Amino acid sequence: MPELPEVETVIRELQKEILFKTIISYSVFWNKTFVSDSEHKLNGLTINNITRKGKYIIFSLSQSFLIIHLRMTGNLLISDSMGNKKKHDRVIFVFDDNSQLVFNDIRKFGRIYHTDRPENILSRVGIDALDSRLTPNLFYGLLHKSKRNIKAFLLSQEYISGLGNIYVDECLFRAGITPFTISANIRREKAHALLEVIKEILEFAIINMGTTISDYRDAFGNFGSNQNFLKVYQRGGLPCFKCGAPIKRIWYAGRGTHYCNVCQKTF
DNA sequence: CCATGTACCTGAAGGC
DNA sequence: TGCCTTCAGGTACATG
Repeated sequence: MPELPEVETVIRELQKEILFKTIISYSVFWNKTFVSDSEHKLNGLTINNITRKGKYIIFSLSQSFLIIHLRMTGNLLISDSMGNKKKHDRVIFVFDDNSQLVFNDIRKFGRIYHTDRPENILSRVGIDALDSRLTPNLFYGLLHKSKRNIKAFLLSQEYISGLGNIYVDECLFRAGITPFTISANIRREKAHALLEVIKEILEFAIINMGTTISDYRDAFGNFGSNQNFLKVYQRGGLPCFKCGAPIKRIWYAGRGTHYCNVCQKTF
């Protein structure tokens, strides 16, 4: 579910709502969701900063860190009342002003790590797709380190992080590149253009508060609206917006994959 | 190194 | 209604 724009939307809201609050208690309703290797007790710690790398949300606490991954169906929801546990609530944090942060996750794939060493998790994650340090030259260099197809390259979080299945298909469509193109075969100009497309599409999706296909909600429980602007994702069989040919939907790189075999070229 | 399959989970949707 | 299959925004791990 949530990819970079959805995670960014959530952390911007959390920054406004829960920064500098202190955790006074928390409850775990599904043990696999909450993993701790920290020396510190969570109760009594204050949230001093909220950032993200790719799809990982990072709470810097007065001591230790919480690293949160929403995976497919996780939602972080701010709740100002002492509401009771709802269906699929996996972890609830209670703050010193009695407000709460609820981690609700239908499929139980999401994870919250309490750790003193966030680098153990984050060092394997590549540079964030919207990081200003991700220059065209750096992107070109990363592409040429890999012989994978470009769809798998972008889905893998180890080169650049933040893109998932929806935005990979959208970016490759806009850039006119088939998912089958080998990363290292993309020439410099095309690579620069692809990076520009990636940044544009992600930034536009953030303006739209993310894409809600089924389960994604922001921290206030609201839908995003970027699903109204998708050009290929979930449009299998429908006419391409550029050329009218039917959009292909196949299984590729382990995921449902949408593309136009007229507008998108293999390099 | 790369591609593919499976596991982790629940629920919605479609076929019969 | 109900039963079965397929699919879903992600990632880790095993196997060729």
